[in-house]
Amino acid sequence: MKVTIYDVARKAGLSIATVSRVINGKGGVTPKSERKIRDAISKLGYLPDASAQGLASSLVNTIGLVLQGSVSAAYYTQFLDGAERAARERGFDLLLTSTYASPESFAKTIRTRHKVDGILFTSINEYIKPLYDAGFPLCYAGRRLPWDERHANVYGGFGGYRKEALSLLLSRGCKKIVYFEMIQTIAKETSRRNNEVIEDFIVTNGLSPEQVVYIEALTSRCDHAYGRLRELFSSPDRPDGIFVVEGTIAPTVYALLSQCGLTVPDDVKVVASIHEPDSGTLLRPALTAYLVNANKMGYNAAVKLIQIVQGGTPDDNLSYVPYDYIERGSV
Amino acid sequence: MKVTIYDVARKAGLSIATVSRVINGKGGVTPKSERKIRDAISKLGYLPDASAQGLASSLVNTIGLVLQGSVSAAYYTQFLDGAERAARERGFDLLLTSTYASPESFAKTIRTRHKVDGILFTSINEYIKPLYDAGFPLCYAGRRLPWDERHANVYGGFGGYRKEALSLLLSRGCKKIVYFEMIQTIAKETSRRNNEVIEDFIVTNGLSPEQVVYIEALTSRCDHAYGRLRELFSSPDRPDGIFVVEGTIAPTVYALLSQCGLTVPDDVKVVASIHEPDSGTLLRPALTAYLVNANKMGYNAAVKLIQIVQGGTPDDNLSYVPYDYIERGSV
DNA sequence: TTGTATGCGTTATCAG
DNA sequence: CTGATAACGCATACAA
Repeated sequence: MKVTIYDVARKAGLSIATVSRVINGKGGVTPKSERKIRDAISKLGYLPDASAQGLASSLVNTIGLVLQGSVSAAYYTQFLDGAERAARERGFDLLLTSTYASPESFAKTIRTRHKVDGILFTSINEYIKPLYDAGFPLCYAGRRLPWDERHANVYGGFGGYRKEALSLLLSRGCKKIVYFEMIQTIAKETSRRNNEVIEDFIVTNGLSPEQVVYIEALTSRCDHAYGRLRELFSSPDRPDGIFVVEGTIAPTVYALLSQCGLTVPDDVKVVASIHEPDSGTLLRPALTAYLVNANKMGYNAAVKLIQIVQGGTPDDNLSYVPYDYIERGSV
Repeated sequence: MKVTIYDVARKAGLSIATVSRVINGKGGVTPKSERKIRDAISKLGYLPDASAQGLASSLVNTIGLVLQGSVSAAYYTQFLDGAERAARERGFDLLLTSTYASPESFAKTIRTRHKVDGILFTSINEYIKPLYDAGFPLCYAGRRLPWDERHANVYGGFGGYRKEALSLLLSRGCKKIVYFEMIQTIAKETSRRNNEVIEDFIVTNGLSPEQVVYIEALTSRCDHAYGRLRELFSSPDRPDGIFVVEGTIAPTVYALLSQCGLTVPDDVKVVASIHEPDSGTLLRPALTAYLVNANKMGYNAAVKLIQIVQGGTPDDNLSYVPYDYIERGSV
């Protein structure tokens, strides 16, 4: 049968209150008593019941993670790994929710009370607002937000490196640039921001709109996108620079350029965003890229959120995870 | 303040027992009463407290997922997505544990009582055994196991397509074959099985050991692996076939072969394993591959596990997810 | 069909 | 420093 705190107390010859104190490290317990209790615990193989603890303490030591499908697999796994590590280090678990699922079920899950102590998310939807207003512990990881002090925000300068990448190509003499991004699921927000970045870039640098081509495609229908790319690079008015979002598709872009009879970086300069330091090192020429530390973003986000869950507002609810520019040979 | 079942009962003019019946769809409630209760629930915005439900019913509607780090990002995300969908469809949540973390922390999580109703895992470690012996609901997804009926097993014929891939290359006239696999973290078990597959293949086909070269590398130190690959394909005694585990690295392999002045499939035949139907369609020549339906594996695994959690043994605790051979142009 | 009362395993507040 | 005991919110026998 199930071993409860009563069994431990009986075996140790003490009360459940004292056992509880030992379990939670509250102190105020004789070393001798503590020893007896720890003995009993290990002898009986006692493990506290999470539901009972949750009910009594209104803290379930779990944070919810909402990952959107519009991020790359590389970003996804890295972010997840970082968040998981941070949570586990602090005795917290991670409850996963994907927005691949319907928003309704998502809302139901996150609002089921006391299933999580706080929520970490990477995309904003209508169901977040009520939680925000209610002061429920929240942490958004992605771009920078005009965020309340009660909540946390981890950002990685997405807009920053995007603009920087385009500027880089420009500074290397490119006259016509492609902004190429592959996404897993549709996210209007992403498109909108990309367009914003591009427009801003055009205006700032006094370019004409035709000088920057934006191609966004779902991974599930990538044929079309690559077809368009091939067409573009085969035309007489072909681009001479390309910014690839997510370096894992860079090899394919290289292959495609090669098929068009173009060489990197002489004919076309390539720059990408990556999520692992080594990504793209094996291409020839090696890929010049902006490294987004997704792992660290996940880690920091979980840390901040747990700080809020545990002790009110952290010293700083904002966390910037810098990206690195790694110059190799493709620009 | 928190809305409880008492508030609902009071507002509906009925008892908490009746409210509970409605919530859990137990039946035996007048349509009129039910209507009143549903009214009260929505008016008050009542949501049951998961901890209290868990404590009273000893079912927390959550399954634990243990993903090992030695799988590719593509496999990882697909599997996760499938499992998540299946769980959510059935009102279950997913609690994530990565074994990127230390085994100790993993053990701590799974041994916390009543945090999960069952565990779904993709790698076997020492901490699983006690759970297995205790009859705790378990589901292993990966290869086929000599599994107890109380537990579930979803397998995808990993050994099958690996052997098949090698045989395919052989049947296309290859005399020397490379078995190339990139992994995220070290997994002795994987290496061992790969070696087994290879040895078996060599014996079965009466080959000499030098005819099959096994290269396994961590993604974090892929330079070495690619260096070795380049060396191999530059030698006079170069291979004429390669099996690439995880198609996302196929473009890089193509690039590497191209650098060595070799063409696919004339000089070298390439076959890979993939996790998304479209993977590799854009290479030239398009990639011939074995499609492992990771998403379906995750889905089926979660379904089986939940069946066990909910209703004892399912009709069939074994589930085979077939892989597809997709012939394109690289062999 | 509905209500009452008890138990689930903790935490936390008081007295002692 | 320790021990009763009252919550915590819900499910469920048992009564009515």
